[in-house]
This record gives sequence, C-alpha cells and structure tokens, in this order.
Amino acid sequence: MEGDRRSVNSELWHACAGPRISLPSVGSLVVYFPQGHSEQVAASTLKEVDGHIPNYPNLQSQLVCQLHNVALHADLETDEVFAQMTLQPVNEQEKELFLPPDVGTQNRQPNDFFCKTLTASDTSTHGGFSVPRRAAEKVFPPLDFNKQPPAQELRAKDLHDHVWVFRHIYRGQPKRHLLTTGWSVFVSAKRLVAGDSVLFIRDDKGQLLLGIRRANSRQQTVMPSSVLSSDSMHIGVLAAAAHAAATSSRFQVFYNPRTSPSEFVIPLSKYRKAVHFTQVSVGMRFRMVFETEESTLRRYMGTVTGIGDLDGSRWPGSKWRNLEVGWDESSAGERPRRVSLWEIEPVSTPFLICPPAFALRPKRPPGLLGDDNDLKRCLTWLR
Amino acid sequence: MEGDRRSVNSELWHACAGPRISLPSVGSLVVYFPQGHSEQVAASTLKEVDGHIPNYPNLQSQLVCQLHNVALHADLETDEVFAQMTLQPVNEQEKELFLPPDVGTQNRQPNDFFCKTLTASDTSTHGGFSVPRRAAEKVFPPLDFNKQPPAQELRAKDLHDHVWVFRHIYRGQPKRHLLTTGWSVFVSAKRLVAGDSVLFIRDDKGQLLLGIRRANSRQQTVMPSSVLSSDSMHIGVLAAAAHAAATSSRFQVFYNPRTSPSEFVIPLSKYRKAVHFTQVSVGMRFRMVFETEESTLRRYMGTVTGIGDLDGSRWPGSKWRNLEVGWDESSAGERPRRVSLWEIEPVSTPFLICPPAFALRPKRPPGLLGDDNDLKRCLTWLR
DNA sequence: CTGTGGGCAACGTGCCGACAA
DNA sequence: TTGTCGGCACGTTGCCCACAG
Repeated sequence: MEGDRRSVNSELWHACAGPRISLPSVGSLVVYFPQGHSEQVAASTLKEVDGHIPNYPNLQSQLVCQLHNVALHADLETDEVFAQMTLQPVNEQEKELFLPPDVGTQNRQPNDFFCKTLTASDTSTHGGFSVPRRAAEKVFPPLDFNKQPPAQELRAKDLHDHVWVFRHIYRGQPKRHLLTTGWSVFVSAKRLVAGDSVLFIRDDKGQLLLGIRRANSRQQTVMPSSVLSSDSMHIGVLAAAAHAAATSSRFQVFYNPRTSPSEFVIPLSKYRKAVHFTQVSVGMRFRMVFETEESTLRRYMGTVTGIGDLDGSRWPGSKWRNLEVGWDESSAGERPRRVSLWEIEPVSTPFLICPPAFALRPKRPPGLLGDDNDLKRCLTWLR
Repeated sequence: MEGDRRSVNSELWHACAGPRISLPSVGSLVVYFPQGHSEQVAASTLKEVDGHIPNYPNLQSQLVCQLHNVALHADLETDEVFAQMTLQPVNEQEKELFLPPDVGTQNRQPNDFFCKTLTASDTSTHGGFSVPRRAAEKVFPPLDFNKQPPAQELRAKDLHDHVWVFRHIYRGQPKRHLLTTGWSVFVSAKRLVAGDSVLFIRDDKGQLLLGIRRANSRQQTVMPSSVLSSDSMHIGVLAAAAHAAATSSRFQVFYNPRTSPSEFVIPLSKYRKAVHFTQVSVGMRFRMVFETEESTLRRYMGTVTGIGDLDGSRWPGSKWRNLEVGWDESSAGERPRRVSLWEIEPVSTPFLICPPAFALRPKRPPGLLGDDNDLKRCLTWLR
C-alpha cells in the first residue's frame, strides 16, 4: 500500500484546491473514466497520447466503482494538492444494492478564510506583505491597539505542518496591516511570484493555517520525464484499470485537481442524474462553472453544437466529453471545446429569443450528428 | 513520438554519467530486462513493487531487441542525465541474422577534462571556486601572464546549452587559479552543495563545456508521486514491454544511469559471453567495478554464495540478479547482495589459498542451491 | 598545492512613511 | 483602502591575502 504518507488537513486541502473542487464521499459509488485519467497524464507530461498505445478492448470507457478510500496529499516540492483514491470496480448486479447517500464531500470554503493574489510589491525583496484590512480583521488574532505600533507574532502551519512565523504589524500613514519579518523567507521557500495566491485559515481551535495556489497560467509540476516514457504512463493507467476491472480488485488513482483538465471520478448519482434526466440536443443552451483569475467562481453560457465521440476508434460511444460546445464570450478562449454532460447545467431555452421551429425540433438520437444548417441559422439569428 | 527534445552533447553526457556507464550501439542487438526497468522505477519512486501488480505470463524475463535509437537527455530541473532508447523485440529466427559489431559506444572520459568534488569553501557564499592547478592548465585557455594579475573571462556551456560566464583569475599568495565572479550564481542555480562535483571539458573546437554530478548519497529526482501511482508505473513498464513483445513493435525506455541500481539494457554479445562462457558456481571468486566517492573506478572482490531466482513466483529462471554474493570488505556496506552474471569478472581461483576439495567441486546445476556447508567452511578458512 | 578564515568594500534586503490610485 | 516608491540602516556577498595542513 502507498498509505505511508499522512493525509493533510482537509479544510486546508480544499482551500488550496479551490472552490470548484469537490470529492466523492468515501464508501459511495462513482464512475471512473480512463480517458479522463489519461488526459491528466497528458497534461502532466505535456505529451498527447499517440498511436503506440495498445487497445484494451475489454476495458470499458467507464467503470462503476466503489470508492474505498480518499487520502489528501500535497507535493513536498511544490505544495501542489492531490488526492489518492482507492477504487474497486463493482459488478452489474451489485450496482443497485446500495446507492450513495450524497453527492460529494463538503467542498465549501472555510468561514474564517481569506485568499489574496500576490502583487509585485508582495513578492519583491523590497518589502513585506500587505494584508487586506477585512482579511486581517476576520482571520488574524486581534491586535493590542494600546501598543505603539500594534504588532504581534503570527504562527501558521502549512500543508506539511511546517510552522511559518511572521511579524504582523499595523502601521503606516494611512494605517494598514502588514506582514514583515518572516515573509520573504516564505516567498522564496515556496517560490512564489506575483500572480500566485496565498490563503490563511483560522480553524476550529483558533490555529492559523496557510496555503498557496499558483497562478492558473503557471505550469504546474512538469513531471520530470526522465523516469518513465509518457507512453508507459498512459499504458500504466489503462492496464491498471483493465486489470482491476477484470479481477474486480482495488486500484489506486491519483487526482490532481489543478492539473487535470476535468474530474474523472464522478459520483454515480451525479452521473445518473445528468445522463438520465437531461434531454441533450444540438442547440441546447447551458451554463458551466469556472474558476476566475481571482480564485472566485463564475458561470459562462454556451451552446451545444454537436454530439459525438471524442475518440471513436478507441472509445466508441463514450460519454466522456462527447458534447461539442461553443461559448457566448469569444474573448477568453481558454474554455474547452468539448465537455461532458455532468459538467454543465442545462438552461431552459428562452423561447422568446429563438424561433419555435428550432427550439421544438425533435431530439436527435445521441451519438449522431445531424445536419447543422438549422443550428447555424439559429445561432446566427441569436447574434 | 517523444523526439521533440534535442539530444544533448554526447561527450558531456558521458562525462556527467560517470566512467562506469556505457550505452549499447545504435542498431545492435540488446537484451532488455523488465525486472531491471522495474527496479529503476522503484528507485525513483522509493516504492517497492507490491502484490498488486498483475502477472504478465506471456512476458519473458528477458527480451532480445534491436536498439533503433538512443537519445541523450538531461532533466531541465536537476541536470540529471538519462537516455531514451527505442527498442524493438526481434523473433527467434532473426536473432542470428546479424550480430552486433561491438559491445558498447565509447564510454571513455574525454581527454581535456577534469572533475572536482566541491569543498565547503567552494560552495559557501564567502568566496569563489578554487581550481586545481593541473586541471586549469589542462582544460582552460592559457592566461596572459603579462597582465597583473593574469585573468580572463571563461564561457562554458552546460547540457542545456546555457552559457555560464566566470571570471578566471590567477592570484593569491601562493598563486592559484580561481573562478570568482559568476561562480556563486552557478552554484545557487544548480543547487550545488559540498560533496557534489563539477566537471569541465574542452571539446574539439576548443569550446568549454561544464556539467555536474551530484554526490552519490544525495537523493536524485524524487519523482513527484502526485501524478501516477507507483503501481501504475510498474504496470506501465510491464504492459508496454508485453505489448511490444506480442506485436514485435517498438517501445520506449528511459534509462537513468545514476538512479537505476543496474543497467537493464545489455548488449547481446556481452550477455552471451557472460552466460555461455562463464562456468558459474557457488564459491566462485570475482571482481566487480564500482564508482568511488571521488568519481573514480575501483574493483571490489567478492564470492558467489548462491545461485537462484530473485523473484521465483513472478520471474522463474530469470538471469536477472540471480547470483547471491558476499564481499571481501565488509566495511562499506552499500554493495549489492545480488548481481547478474554480466556485471562481474570471474577471477581464476587461486588454488593455493583454497583447498582443492572445494575448488574442484563439480559445478552445481544452475538455479539449484546446494548444501552450503562446504562453502561456509571454505569461506571461514579463507579469513 | 589548496582549504579555511579575517579584513573590508559594495551591494542587496528589508523596515519605515509619503503619496497616489 | 492598498500598491509602489524614496530613504536609510544593517546584514550578506564576494574579492583580497595570510596562514596552515
């Protein structure tokens, strides 16, 4: 077993992972997508899957599994958070025996919590860290304003239980909260640059915790490719899943929320709700949640422009990213061109702005692309 | 293909890899050992193979392959050298068609070359780098001794073609060669500490090259385990080899000379010479080459104490590390307890010091462990 | 011949309020 | 409210030689 590493503080892990990330409950049923896992490997190695990967004809595009264990970890070098999940494929008959009680663990951000994106001044060697007023008042212990200037020593634990000590002072004209002594060693130790974020939490016992989120644009851990060829990694992912499916035995999956393009272990209930109760059709309008540069959530609107296999030769009929989509705002072009059904929230099409002729078309059989002329005319009309 | 990275300078690569490392020639026939490859993964991840790995009954413990390509690389973060080999399993009948012309590429260290282990003074922030006199005279361009003091600017390329600039000066009482300006940025950029080594080469065109060798004791790249479970990595290695063997198709192997406990791609001619022309038996005396702390070669003497499978359940009859050995010098205990036949040089047993009764024992059938009492008495007698 | 340490100058780090966005 | 800057003190870096192993 690889259980010799201790799990890290769950609240801090989720704060570092960001508001969009939730993990399925231990014991519940989930759907595991080898394709998604492979995409995470591709994102980590910067190598796409090429033609050398053998087919695993007995490996389905999705495996219903029981989630036996979730361990939360953080990379020792980079502090990147990741989750180690123990999965076990379940047989068809077992699937109906027990349905999971809920959809996901609490992914709510802690209450006494703040997250600030670092400025050039925060990360320069010239000075310290400027703490937003409200943040300092919410999560730091109150200062003694009788002292001149008011100051105290802060101690905060990171994901590895390393304690960082900062001098917290309230000074300047106008007055502001600053972290001075101790700040620069933290910045250089964690190799923070302007654009990265720092977050502080006050937990139940009043202890301070702190974590970091690197800027979305920054390359996360570029897997040192010196150990294993990316081919072998992709094969390893598929062969491990195929072996587990064939023998109904447990296997290990590492999920990197901030590297992986999408979650690939989905609560079964969420999956079923999306697949069985959503009438998806070309032209359907939907919303989808993304994390902004400022680490907040934002919904973007889009339209389904096609339904079909992402990789028809290897994974025919897979539900993984089988929806082609377009986005209303063409400006920020970092949004995916393909999504999966469970990632989106359908929006009841406002009949007012779309002629009934298009909106009421009979649903096309899934997996088949129809003539897109109608759709194009509709979209043009919408502009 | 993963050929988008450029190969690095071969001479410099071999200098960094060390004198013990040689690579098979491109085009030649080699023997590939999945077990050895797996051991490299274990060394990189610090995770031993556990029981969760499926068996690949169709995968032999050794594959005869043609070596189609060798690309020399270096890790961008750590400068660790590694080789990417393209292998293709060959059929039984093909094996005899062409025998490789030679045993290995030139692994001789370059002529105009020196390697110095860094002292505390070399790596401290207090000063520069003290260049051994002979080394400076052999590889650096000659100084103009009319100048007072004699000094010049040195430019040297590393494995990534990054140019480092140093001020080379000859001063002090007594006079000595020093690198001053530019040295400390190099030390901190490469994260060198006392005990690591730096090497300089003057190539054919008079250009200076430089590289590093980290101290043997220092942990090399600890694979950030956040991407792939070590189980999946081991499975990936085995499944990739099994697939290639089944389809006679090419596959990629990454060899890390300084991380891997042993080479696992061996020239076929070397393998055959060792296996067919060596009468191995318990009690046999041999020598084996190791790299010392000072980056030089040294031979150690040992005795074969047993012959048998390293992993009888998974790899029965494998020649990989099937010799159990003891070493004459018990002091330095970092030498392996098991070796493979092609790693050692048999020494004709001096009959003078061992009673003929032991030395002339009939050879035991390989793979079977005999009664060790005779051997033990012999070894005791030798002390 | 070369590793370490004292002396000393130059430079960078880091704390302060001023100012403005 | 908070990001950046000039001012300034102090600690570190880095070049020099002396000395000794």
